[in-house]
Amino acid sequence: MNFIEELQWRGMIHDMTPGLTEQLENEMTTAYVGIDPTADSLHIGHLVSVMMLKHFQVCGHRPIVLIGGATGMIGDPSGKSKERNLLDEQTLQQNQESIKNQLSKFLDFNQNKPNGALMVNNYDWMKEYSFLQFIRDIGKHITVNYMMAKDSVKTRLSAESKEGMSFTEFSYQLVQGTDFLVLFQQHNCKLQMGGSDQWGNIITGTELIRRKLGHDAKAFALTCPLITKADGGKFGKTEEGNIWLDPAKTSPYSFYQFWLNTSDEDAISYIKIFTLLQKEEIDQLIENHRKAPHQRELQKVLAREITIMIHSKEEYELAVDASEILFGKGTTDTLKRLKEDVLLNIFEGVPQSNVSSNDIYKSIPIVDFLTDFTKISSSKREAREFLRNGAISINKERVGEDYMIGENDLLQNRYILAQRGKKNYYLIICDY
RNA sequence: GGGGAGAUACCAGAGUGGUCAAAUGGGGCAGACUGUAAAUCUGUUGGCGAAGCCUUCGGAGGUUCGAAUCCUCCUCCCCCCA
Repeated sequence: MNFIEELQWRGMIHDMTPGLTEQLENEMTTAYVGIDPTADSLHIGHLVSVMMLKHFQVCGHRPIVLIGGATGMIGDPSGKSKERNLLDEQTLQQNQESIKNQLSKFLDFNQNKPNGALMVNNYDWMKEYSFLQFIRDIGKHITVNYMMAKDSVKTRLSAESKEGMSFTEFSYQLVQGTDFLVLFQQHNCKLQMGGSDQWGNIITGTELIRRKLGHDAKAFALTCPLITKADGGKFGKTEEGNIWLDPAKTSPYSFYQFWLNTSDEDAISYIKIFTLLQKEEIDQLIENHRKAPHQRELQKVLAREITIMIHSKEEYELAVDASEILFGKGTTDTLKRLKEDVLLNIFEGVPQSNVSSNDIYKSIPIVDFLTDFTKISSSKREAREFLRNGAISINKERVGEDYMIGENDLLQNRYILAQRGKKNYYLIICDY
């Protein structure tokens, strides 16, 4: 199966420029996607682009990851991203390194192979670019009329928009177009991929290449649909914020839980996008899923595949064990029987806090326990509200407003498992 | 430079001297139902306490017994004209 067919059945193609299929058949092609180095870790919002590159490389082509050191400090006018701050060079460097590290789980950066992946940073060529040089080299070739026709710009200029647009944001497409031009010239990179919101920016790039280098210079665009949720919410966000690939930022347990909680509808599209499972297997899974959605087989496979891919088999198994205990038929009794190392392993991913043994032996009113001693609730008023609603459990047993935390609540003489609602767990460790 | 319209809680948005910790909607959180779903229904959504009190309506002053609301200055944002 070739690259386009592969993406096609996975539902990962939103739009592409004509002639791309032929181009990919004719020669090994180089393509890039851009990633903003705003943090030292990727989050799952980046995953689609990365998977596109993965498939691209698997199909024998050469992927480039462009770190948007320069573009990342501008932000495009689509409005979802605010104009950003300049990152200092050192931070940029560090972020780039950690990101590359994460990417090597997906992409083969071995330069000895003809299609070994490459990482570049547009800051490297943009930082020296003088303004005058830029408007002469680049600005000359693209008319303002052309730039204003882009949706992202049009919306911001329309009467309904309450926000004006700075010149900086307006120029964004030129800066991104320049990237494409540079990569085209330096690395023979003929394709830019990205989310469908990037279509306009990518096309400015192909246009710039054509106008500047002539009709023989042919560059292509391919976009994938933006990942959505059936309920209209934002993909990849939780209460705590982003789902990161870095286990220090999002524990493998939380990571696993995130995918496991995918809705029935979303799971069908996600399994195609985020796993490398083959078509036959996925078709089978989806069919079973439709027959018996309550088994949540699809969600389980989805969570398994991605957790193993990002973390490891071991981490995955621990996450399953933990989920089993927390959400299975686990009772206070099974909890009490857990050995200390098992308990600690399982709860590695849940938020922890420490309380001194003195306080425990003196007994702590539950309201204070929830607010002052742990961060389970942010105020006493809220704590009472939770308790009144029956949202709080200690060691799997629901407690009320008058409950006192004491030594009897300690598991293994050291631990307390607190729970807010069904899904939020906290481990409290008693210090001696 | 001129004219106009604004800035209210997480967001949108009402409120134009006391009854306002501030309508309504969305979002969030929780409960019931369930499959750790979806939909639905219910509760809740500034802080501390038992009543009550304390801090909030862009910022700083002022008028008043009393201000989100009136006045002055400042900051920011949008639209139109030059």
